[in-house]
Amino acid sequence: MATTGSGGRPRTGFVVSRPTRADARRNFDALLDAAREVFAAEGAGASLEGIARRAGVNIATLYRNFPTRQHLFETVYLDEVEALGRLAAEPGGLGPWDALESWLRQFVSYATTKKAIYDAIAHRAEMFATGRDMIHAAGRPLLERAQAAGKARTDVSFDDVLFLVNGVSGANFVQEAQRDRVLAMALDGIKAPG
Amino acid sequence: MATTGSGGRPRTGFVVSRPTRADARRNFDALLDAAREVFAAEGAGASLEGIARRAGVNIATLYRNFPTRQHLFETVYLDEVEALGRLAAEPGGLGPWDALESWLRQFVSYATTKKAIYDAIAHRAEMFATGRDMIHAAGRPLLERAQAAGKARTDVSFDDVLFLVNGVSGANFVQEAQRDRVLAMALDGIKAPG
DNA sequence: TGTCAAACGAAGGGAGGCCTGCGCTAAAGT
DNA sequence: ACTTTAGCGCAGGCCTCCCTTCGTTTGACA
Repeated sequence: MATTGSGGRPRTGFVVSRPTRADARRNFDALLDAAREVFAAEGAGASLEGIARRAGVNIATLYRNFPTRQHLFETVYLDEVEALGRLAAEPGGLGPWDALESWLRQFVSYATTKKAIYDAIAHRAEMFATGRDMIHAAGRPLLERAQAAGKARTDVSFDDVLFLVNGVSGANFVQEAQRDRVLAMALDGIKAPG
Repeated sequence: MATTGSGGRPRTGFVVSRPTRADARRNFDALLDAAREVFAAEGAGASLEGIARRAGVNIATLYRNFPTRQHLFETVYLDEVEALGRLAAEPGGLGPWDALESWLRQFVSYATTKKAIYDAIAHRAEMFATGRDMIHAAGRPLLERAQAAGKARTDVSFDDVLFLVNGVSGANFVQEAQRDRVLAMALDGIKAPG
């Protein structure tokens, strides 16, 4: 299911609008969902025909909705990032460090198996500028608050923290427990010394 | 240049032997070098014809030396791991922690841009068993020594440490300085608390 | 219910990758 | 220098993917 609800899609860059007719909207959502799964499984270079097949839709319908691979990829990506932003917007009165840790944990669990997001942040291509901004807007204040409170080391930037945690999320772990152990190490590395 | 010298290639799994005739050996090495570069740049799914082109050799010659993609990939991969093992085999009388840190830093700098190694360890496919064993043989004693000396945390396995450091090496950093900062965080996370 | 524009799928041309058969070339050994 | 044969590239069959055209279907709205 596409994570974007009935609302519009106000964006910069390639803008793709959700169709109004029922069948078209159904296919649009099916394509978005299929693309999310296939991109996650095979990376950003996956076959568009495969995505259309998985969505149960003709390749022509894919092209009608998303004129280029870029359009499709950006739409999926921004959808993902928006969902991550919503998740992060619930601090719930936690302390400086706990709020940061909680958000980073959500980031990892959400971004796991989503290699596209990983690559996106790493490559810093133009098309990801919006997504990066949204992630920064969500997480950076948390780091700065923890740093101000002396709970997080001050010799690193939010970008650095993201890289470290992102690296953890990029790995394909065999068991959940291992991800937890590795993430715990990463978090200890982010903590203020002493 | 292929890192494997004139010696044989005693291995498990898919065994590919270096040809004896001069022209064949030349092409074999050129293919191995091209494959290393192309796999590093485009991932394990890169075009074999592209590799042959880069090696200045016909696609048929590639197939003659490496009957399947697996053969080619495994040969490149094991070559890489062997080189890493050689690099790691120079402890030079360092203390428990410094020896571990030094090896991990070498691991990162060597594995950078070598996504294939990253994926290899992550996926744990059968064909990488040998490579993983070699890496473990090289690095695990260093971790255990550091743990025994109370310098490294004891609630993680060597695998965990590798995952964390490997995640760092997988990212495409903009500047070297950032890699250092991120790696420093990871290392602090591996250190024993207090 | 009827009209009509929007949306659909089938089909196909072009490009490139995978893999193989075959006749030629040139390295190795005498 | 000559013979042998391992090794070579060419060329082509098959497949998948990208992207477009075109006639048909179907949802929206009066």
